[in-house]
Amino acid sequence: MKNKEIADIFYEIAGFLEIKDVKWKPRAYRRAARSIETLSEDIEKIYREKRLEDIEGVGENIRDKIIEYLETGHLEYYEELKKDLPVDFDALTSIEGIGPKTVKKLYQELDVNDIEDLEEAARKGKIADLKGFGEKSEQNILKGLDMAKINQKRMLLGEAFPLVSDIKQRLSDSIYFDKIDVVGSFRRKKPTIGDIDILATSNNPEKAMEEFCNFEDVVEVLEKGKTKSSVIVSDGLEIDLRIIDNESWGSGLIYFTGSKDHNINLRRLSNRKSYKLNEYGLYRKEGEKEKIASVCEKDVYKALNLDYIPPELREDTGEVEAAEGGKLPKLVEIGDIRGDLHMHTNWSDGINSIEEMAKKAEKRGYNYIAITDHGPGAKITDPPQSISDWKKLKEEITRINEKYNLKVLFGAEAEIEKDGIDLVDEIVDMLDLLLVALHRKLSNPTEKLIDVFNRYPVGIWVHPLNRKINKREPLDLNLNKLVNKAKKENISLEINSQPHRLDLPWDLVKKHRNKIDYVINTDAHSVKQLDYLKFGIYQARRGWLEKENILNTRKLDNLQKILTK
DNA sequence: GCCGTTTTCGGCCCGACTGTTTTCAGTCG
Ligand SMILES: Nc1nc2c(ncn2[C@H]2C[C@H](O)[C@@H](COP(=O)(O)OP(=O)(O)OP(=O)(O)O)O2)c(=O)[nH]1
Ligand SMILES: [Mg+2]
Ligand SMILES: [Mg+2]
Ligand SMILES: [Zn+2]
Repeated sequence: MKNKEIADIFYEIAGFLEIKDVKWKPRAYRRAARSIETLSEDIEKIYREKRLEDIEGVGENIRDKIIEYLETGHLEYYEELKKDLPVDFDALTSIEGIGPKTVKKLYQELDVNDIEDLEEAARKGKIADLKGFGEKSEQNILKGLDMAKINQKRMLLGEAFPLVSDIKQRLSDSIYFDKIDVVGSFRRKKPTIGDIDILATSNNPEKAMEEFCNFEDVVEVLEKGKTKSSVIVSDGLEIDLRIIDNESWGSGLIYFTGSKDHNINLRRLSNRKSYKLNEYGLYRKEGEKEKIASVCEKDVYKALNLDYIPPELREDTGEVEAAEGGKLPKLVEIGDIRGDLHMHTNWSDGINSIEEMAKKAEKRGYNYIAITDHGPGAKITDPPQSISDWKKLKEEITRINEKYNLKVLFGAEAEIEKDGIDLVDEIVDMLDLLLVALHRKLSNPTEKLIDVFNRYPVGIWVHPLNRKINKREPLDLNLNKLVNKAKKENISLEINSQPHRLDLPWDLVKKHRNKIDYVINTDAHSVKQLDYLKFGIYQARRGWLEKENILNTRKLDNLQKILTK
């Protein structure tokens, strides 16, 4: 798939054009790049079917550039720009405080092409001498370079939770803060978050900002003002705080929750209706310019003739248009889930017993769970191996079933291997539910999966792309083909709730939601991890899922199609 | 360069903070 490749070229072109101070084209190229990046099909397929211009933001010009690149592997326009401006735009502008204008100036005046050049120029004190720059700008660049070195990857949503509650606690302990909400990508429940964004009201904004910037773990204050401050705390994590009047709370929430593209879309819509939308409110543009709405989010959306859009949907993937037409989904909620169909115990690599898991599941109010320990092919120390091991496991599950007020299904997480799965038929025949997973690199994985779907009574295909966020890329599978096959064989796809997995990813969940049923599972390896369910729910919501799209919102009687018998 | 419940031409989101400036451009959210 060349989607990413082409998107990256267009992003780079946008950068070059921005340096050249070309108006509006950067915006056009970025828009096209974003569409191509988030495309749910192969751009070469779209090209073959002559549908390139159907892509949002792709017109005649960009269409021709895509064609040129696909046909020749080369894009003259891009090569020319690169020759003209041989700078690493992405790397340079990733330094805090450096944008296109600075890149241009540093290239023209000091021949800075990349980070190394930048560092050298700053260390030698050359930047401070430039017109429009000074001692401080140079120091800031040096600081930015240092930050970029420690600055790690985006943090997992799951890792952010404890940090967020700690920060919230500290702010609410302060006498200067009133309302406090964590917004940005955290509120939208993106799988990873770039920073922590906080919206607050205060009885004394200046004192509040003072206190915030002097928290003990603050290592650097990036900016500090009456309404907005940014700090870096340990590990290079950035925290942005915005303080706003109570009466602007709703519009402030919309602004700071984002996403950026959602905001722009709402603001465009406002303009078309002769309104102006900013973080302070929605205003009429003409006459008295009076305020129409601002106190709560619902008011603002309503004034724009939109249904309330839940934060998880605010990614500009069609939610504004859906909200105009009353076509937003009624999103699944955590209380809709009746059982968890993927968990491990100390019979394989889990740390708790079957009984402990059942007890906790009962406490959570589940009607059913499935114990799904690994088969002998798993790369763990002591999986159940022999048929007699699995018989004992079954007996234990039967015993637990008599003790607790929920149905404990006997399942297994089978490994997909070179030929079939790691469980013999005699074991498969004992099971109530068969999960299959890919954990290894196999040749032709799509074909292997289809073969397994054909040969075994598979119920759920778990963590389908076997990704580990920030660590392992998702598998490159023919998902269209697999979804169609899964549907035919009554196989459901998992949304795995482990914070480092969140797999199937939400954008693909959204794409296939009308073709296949999903199951949201925790894949818990301990009692505690049964509470990971919320992370799976968030991703399902980001994927526009309703209760009806998810099998484990149903009663056990209605799960027949994925059970082995 | 793209696009159209106002449009095929003329818009394209809007505002806070900083540094270097003597009035604002650049960067970022
Ligand atoms: N209107 C408008 N709002 C913006 C813009 N940039 C950012 N915002 C708003 C929407 C964002 O969700 C919010 C927080 O900005 P962030 O840079 O922290 O982005 P966000 O939290 O969405 O993603 P992140 O995980 O931090 O990368 O500020 C912009 O250019 N225009
Ligand atoms: Mg953020
Ligand atoms: Mg931020
Ligand atoms: Zn598992």
